[in-house]
Amino acid sequence: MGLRERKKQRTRDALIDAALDLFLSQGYEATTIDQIAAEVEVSPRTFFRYFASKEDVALSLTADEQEMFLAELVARPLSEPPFAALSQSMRAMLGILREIDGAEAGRIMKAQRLVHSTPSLLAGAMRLIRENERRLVAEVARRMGTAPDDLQSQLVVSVFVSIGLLCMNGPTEDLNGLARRYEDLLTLAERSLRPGWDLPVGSAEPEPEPEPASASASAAS
Amino acid sequence: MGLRERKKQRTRDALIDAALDLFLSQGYEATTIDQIAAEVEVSPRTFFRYFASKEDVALSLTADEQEMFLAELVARPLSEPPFAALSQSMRAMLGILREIDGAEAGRIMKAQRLVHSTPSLLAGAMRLIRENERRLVAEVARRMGTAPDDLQSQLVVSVFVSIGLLCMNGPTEDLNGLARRYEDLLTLAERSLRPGWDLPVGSAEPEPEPEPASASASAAS
DNA sequence: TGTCATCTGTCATGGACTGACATAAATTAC
DNA sequence: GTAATTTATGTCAGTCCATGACAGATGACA
Repeated sequence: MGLRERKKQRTRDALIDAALDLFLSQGYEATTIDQIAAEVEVSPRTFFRYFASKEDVALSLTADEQEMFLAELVARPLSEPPFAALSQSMRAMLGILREIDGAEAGRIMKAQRLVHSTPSLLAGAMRLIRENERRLVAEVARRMGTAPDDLQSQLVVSVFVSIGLLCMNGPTEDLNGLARRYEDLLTLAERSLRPGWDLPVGSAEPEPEPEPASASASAAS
Repeated sequence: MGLRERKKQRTRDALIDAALDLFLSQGYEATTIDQIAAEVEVSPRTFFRYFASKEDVALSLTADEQEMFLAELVARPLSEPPFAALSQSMRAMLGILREIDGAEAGRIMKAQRLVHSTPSLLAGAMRLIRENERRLVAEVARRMGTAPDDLQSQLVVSVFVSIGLLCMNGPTEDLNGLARRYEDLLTLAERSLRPGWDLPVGSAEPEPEPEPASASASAAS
């Protein structure tokens, strides 16, 4: 990789770091682009060459996580029922996040705290998730062998996304707490949904229901 | 009601009408506050005394509908299971909307078309709905006799809201088409959810399941 | 080294939104 | 009916976000 690329990456990271720090210390709306740019010793105009908006820099890590999640999903074996594939992808992503360390881990946790404590950013994060919902539906429909505008695949994704959003609504700011809350919600969802609800209607093989006794056995991971 | 109040109401309505017309003819982002204010022969500063933002005026009717829905919900008999109460409230609201006529009906349909055809406004509408979700959860929790931070009541509301959002995602711009789509989704949800899923776990009386044969009999209303 | 592509800073601009203050209008009191 | 009070509106100035245009600086590459 050339010097130019590395320099750009460093500027980008510096902008994210400066932005997160300022947002956390002064508040999101109280911080101006000029302050962020000054901190990195870059012109305000340059900021907008790296990020489309003030919100964009705050949510860039959230967007990255979305991409990670989608990548996990497409890598899941097709034999897995749709909802299980979604759940497992989420578990896998949380696992990866837990293993990250160094500067990137600090950024992620800062972003987590920031988004969670700023209403407009929380709304923005939900908007991001909603925007990705279309791609999730496409992938789920592919797995179910249905059209992308099929209501059932949309419902499956929608229920899954709802659970994810409920996780974010919770008071937790800790990654482990998030994972625990997520497993609680999955258990509740399992109790609420009919077995095989996420399989095509004519499907011969109904999704096998796990024994309820060991439902949350793998929660601690 | 005094002259002052009537004048204010007229100005407010005029601003909404001018805004909707301009948004629909020129596009939302291409329209400036100055244009709207000029149309009503009012200073731009006055616009912001009536609406907090450009988005606010576009979504004011959507916000009104949210209030209507919540009013319907609190008026539902407590004997109704939570999810049924939510569904019936939605049906009632759609019914009321269908009966409205005159200038108000025109406004509502314009707003419907506008929001549906403008991505950023669609996102805004979803944000509105999400913000009201907290109040819905409180009401549902009251009906279920659980705490407002109970996961189950949150899940019930979340599933319901998801169905509402899926309705909005559809290509329909017609009120009847919307209602039909809504009924389709409810049928699908019924097929996906366990009977009594929205009742407190220790509940002795499971929610009676309607015979599947006539599931969509009342769809046409 | 010289050419080229790309990144960056500077400048100018537009549009959303806000605070402060003065004016005009409606409400109320007398 | 007039005076005093309250409230809505207009004007003005200003901040901030965001974008286009252009020129200069810097790394890439022959």
